[in-house]
Amino acid sequence: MSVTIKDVARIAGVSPSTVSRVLSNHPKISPATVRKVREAMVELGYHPNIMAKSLVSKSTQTIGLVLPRSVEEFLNPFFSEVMRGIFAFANQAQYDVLMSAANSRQEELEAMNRMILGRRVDGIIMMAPRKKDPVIEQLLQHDFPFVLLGRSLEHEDLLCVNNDNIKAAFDATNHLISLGHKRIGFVSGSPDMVVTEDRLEGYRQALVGASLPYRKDWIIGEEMLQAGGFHALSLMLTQPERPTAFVVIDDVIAFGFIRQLYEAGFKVPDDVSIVSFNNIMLTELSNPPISTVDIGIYHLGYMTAQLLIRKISGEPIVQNQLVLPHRLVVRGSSLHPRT
Amino acid sequence: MSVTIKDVARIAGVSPSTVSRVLSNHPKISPATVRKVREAMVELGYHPNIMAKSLVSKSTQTIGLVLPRSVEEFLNPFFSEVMRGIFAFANQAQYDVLMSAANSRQEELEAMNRMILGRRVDGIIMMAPRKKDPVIEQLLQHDFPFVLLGRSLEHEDLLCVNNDNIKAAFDATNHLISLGHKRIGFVSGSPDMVVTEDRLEGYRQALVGASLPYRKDWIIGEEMLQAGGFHALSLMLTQPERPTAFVVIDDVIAFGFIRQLYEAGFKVPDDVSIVSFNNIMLTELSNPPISTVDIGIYHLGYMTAQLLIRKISGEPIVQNQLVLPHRLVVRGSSLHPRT
DNA sequence: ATGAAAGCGCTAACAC
DNA sequence: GTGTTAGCGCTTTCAT
Repeated sequence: MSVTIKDVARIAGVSPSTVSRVLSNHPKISPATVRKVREAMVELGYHPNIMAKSLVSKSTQTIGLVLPRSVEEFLNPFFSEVMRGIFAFANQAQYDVLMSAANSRQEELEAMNRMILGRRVDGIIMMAPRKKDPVIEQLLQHDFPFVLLGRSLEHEDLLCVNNDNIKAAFDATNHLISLGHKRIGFVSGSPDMVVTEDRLEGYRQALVGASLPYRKDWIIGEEMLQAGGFHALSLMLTQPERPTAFVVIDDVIAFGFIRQLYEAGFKVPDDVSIVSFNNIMLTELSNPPISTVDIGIYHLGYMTAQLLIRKISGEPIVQNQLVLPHRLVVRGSSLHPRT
Repeated sequence: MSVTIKDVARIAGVSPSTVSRVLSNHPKISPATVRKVREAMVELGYHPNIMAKSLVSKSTQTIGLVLPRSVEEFLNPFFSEVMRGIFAFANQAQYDVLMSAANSRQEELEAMNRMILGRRVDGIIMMAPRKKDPVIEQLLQHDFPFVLLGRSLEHEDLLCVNNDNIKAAFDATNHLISLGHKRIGFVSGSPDMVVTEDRLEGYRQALVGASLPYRKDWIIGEEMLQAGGFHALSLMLTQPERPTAFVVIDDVIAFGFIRQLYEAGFKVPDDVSIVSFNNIMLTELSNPPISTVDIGIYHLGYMTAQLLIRKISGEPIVQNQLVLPHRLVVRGSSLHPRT
């Protein structure tokens, strides 16, 4: 049998409500009583039952995380790093994190409903939003506290924490331009993710700004990175008018891309320059080290948790949309074009 | 206001207890009533309140994950992959996962106590156990259901899921031996982790078995991989009697090590061969691709969750210690020694 | 097959 | 300051 507030009350010679008050640091309670109760709690090894507590207080001290759906996203170190940031803040604020994975859109919505309607969490962090994301619509419909890690194209007024991905891609592309590259390609990710759209746009703006060609056939989609697309890739790169540099949507994709280039006989950075995004740990250790835009992943997670917990606790929120700074980190994968 | 079992009861024209029975698929309840109740639930958009449910039933349908402490562990893709496996099973069994991070041993124990004594979880998965791990002692003391991902040196009878890491390291080392390497070093990880000890032992056994030298000064510790240890490393490698190959404790460490070798003027695999452990996704994409022992990380997580949930539900457990198979994956980082 | 009633462990008026 | 009381939403005897 587990020890309850009643047991403590009996040992301390007070009523259960007094124990409860001690627990929540109620102001007007005599120091002597506090001491007695505290002693009884230690003596019995008392720990509050969170379920009972949240049943009445309607707060769970827990935030929910809607996990990325695809294997690729889940395994991306970006995800771990952002989680580290989320946990860092949540933990410090005495919040736990409830996670529940899903293999399909349907399962995802169901898991979210379990969290929300089962009142298991006080708020939700939603990662990697897509265009017209049904999860967001659902959240909105329930009028449930949530924060976006990223941004929504459809709803501009939501709470969210994000980078200026357009500017980030603009900077990355300009880095290649300043090195002297004239023909610059783009390696894309999932086309229905908002971040993909934003980075593609920044890339486009930089090219247009420098009066350089923006060619659809230099934009490599996900599918082309699979085994089947290999042929198309090497075809493109053997043309005289091939790109001499690429902006790559993400560090992990960059890894794979560099590998493919290598197998097709192109070396980085000698034949092709690469700059990507995120600055995950391994970019520094790879060979060559990858030039990338550091978007402060950890900080992103930290601020997202902070914003959500502020919202939950009803604290005033100064700014609904947080845009965190980014910083280009130049490493060995980008060089001036070979003359 | 949220819709409760009472509301459903009123609409369906039955008593709350009947609704509860429908919810838990009680056998003796008339099909007609079931239908009425189900309809009312849909009409009102009813979802059970898990807090209330678990307050009385004493089960939370949630498993707890004790997160790795250090940044390095947390960011290791091993961790994400094992989580994928855990979620895959947990989710399918209708369990959620509660996580709570910690920055120190002390915080870690506190977080665990909150989970256990606050009755927030039904069981716990404990990862990456150390020698004489206080977390294990704590768990044991509370007599709380838990499964180890790894093994305990002190308690051989605990529920755990693991690889045969001694054999895995034995195989990895023998691979290098069969390539013709005579001088083989070892790059170690945290010395107080059980897995480090096991892999070091397998490495030793292979060397001894082949009558090759096992030299303490060829065993590179964590500290030597930091910036400060760089000098010692290059010193070792410029000796005539330098190792021509290394067994590396972990893929991520291997990445860093290869990078350091490169900066010291040694190429992999031309000058130094490398074989490591885990087979995380990026080993295949790295340059060169890394030879590594696949330990079935996802499966490891999956089986751990399965074992724990079996334990929780009181199902009979055939085997307390599960040892999952491993498989050497030979890639470009290991080659015969240069003559 | 169904309802009434008690209670899980806790909090929060409301008294005094 | 502290005790009394009434629930939070659910399950589970015990009746009928």
